[in-house]
Amino acid sequence: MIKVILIDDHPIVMEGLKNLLATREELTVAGCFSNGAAGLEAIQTLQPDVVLLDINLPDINGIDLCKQVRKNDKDVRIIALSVHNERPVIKNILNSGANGYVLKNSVGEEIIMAINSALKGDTYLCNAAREILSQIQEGELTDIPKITRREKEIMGLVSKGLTTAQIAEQLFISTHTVESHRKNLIEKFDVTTMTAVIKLATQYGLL
Amino acid sequence: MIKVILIDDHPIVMEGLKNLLATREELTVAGCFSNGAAGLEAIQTLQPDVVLLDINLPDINGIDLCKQVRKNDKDVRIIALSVHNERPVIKNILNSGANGYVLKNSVGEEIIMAINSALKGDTYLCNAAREILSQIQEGELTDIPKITRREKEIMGLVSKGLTTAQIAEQLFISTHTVESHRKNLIEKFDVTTMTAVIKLATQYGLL
DNA sequence: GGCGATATCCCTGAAATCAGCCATTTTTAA
DNA sequence: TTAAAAATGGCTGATTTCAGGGATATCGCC
Repeated sequence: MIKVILIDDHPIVMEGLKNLLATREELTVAGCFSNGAAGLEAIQTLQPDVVLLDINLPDINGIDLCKQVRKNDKDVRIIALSVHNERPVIKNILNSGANGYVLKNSVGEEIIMAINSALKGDTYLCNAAREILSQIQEGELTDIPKITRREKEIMGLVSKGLTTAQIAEQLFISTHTVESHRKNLIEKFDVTTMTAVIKLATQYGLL
Repeated sequence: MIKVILIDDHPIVMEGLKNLLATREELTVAGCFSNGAAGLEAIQTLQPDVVLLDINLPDINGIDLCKQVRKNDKDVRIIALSVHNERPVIKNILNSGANGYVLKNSVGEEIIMAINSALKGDTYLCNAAREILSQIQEGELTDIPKITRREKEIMGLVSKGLTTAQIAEQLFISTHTVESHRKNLIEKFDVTTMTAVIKLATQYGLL
């Protein structure tokens, strides 16, 4: 019997997943959790074989959750469920310890296949995700850049329309420092304006 | 017997919804559609009493779809399902002809209640949505501003990091015209920079 | 056919951003 | 504990955006 736990904050989706897994005799749902904190704890206590993890949770970012899990547990198989069809997001999640990536608009069978692949030690991608990763989009990021705490803070304030001077004042730092962060962000995202940075960060769910 | 049709591009969600509605004898699912075009057609041909409509569809924007439906059909009850918890988005959908708004993280019962309310002629909001609409956030938009085609185009190019001059060149118009559009956008969104415009537009799913 | 919305174009000056460099201190993690 | 990463601060000059005014043309819908 393969122990699966579900982490998703949408009751309707949870219902659909439970239904789907119920069609498979070899799978048993050991627990359902609607937020990251509860899910993280459950992974440690319940020791499931597989986790179906919604990437967009209310409390914790899915990518960070994957990393958290992987710190202690190298064995549990994580299947990421997400609506994000952007390559950098997909790659980032896979690099964070997930053993599979299934877009939410996939059919149920893809989830079953992802579970089976993961248990065999393979990484499963749903058709659409595989397609996205295969096509080389020029001028697009390969990965989500690593953003520091301060940089994220700066992004947030810039996105609200604050100027460099206003941000410096609010954070009690020099305008030069703020400019330095801006420049690093522009470089990390490989664009030429902060506007483009904010667009990508918002799209990727970093803000 | 109340005829319901479902429009959602996530098979798992569809499954959960079907399950939910099956628990109610007075409700019958007359059809399931995974995109806006098919759904729109079905509303005209099947003449359902209620439509459960996912706002984020691959082909058509949910708001536009509501408006489309309302052009011909004043009677059908539309329950909008969405992950958007931003007030302007919620208000906009309600103003576009929806008879109810249920966030995707709501429990199933809220959908049932939404259907019942809508059939009685009331507009139902899930608890979370009601909460969001009630709290007056200062400095936040009340509604999503009306954006013209050209303005949307400008937003797209600005968000990619193009300068006014580059945009003007690409669209074969004067830089003055581009600046004019920028200014109008900044005013419409009630902010001071295009960066803030792009943040909101991305967040609201306008790009 | 006409009205309203949309798109177009123009000017000036102040303010802000970006590109190009660099250097030091403080955290954080191995 | 020590090396790497992050945060801090600095300068100059060119480029770009923003705020404040306008005006005219064109498109779509009733």
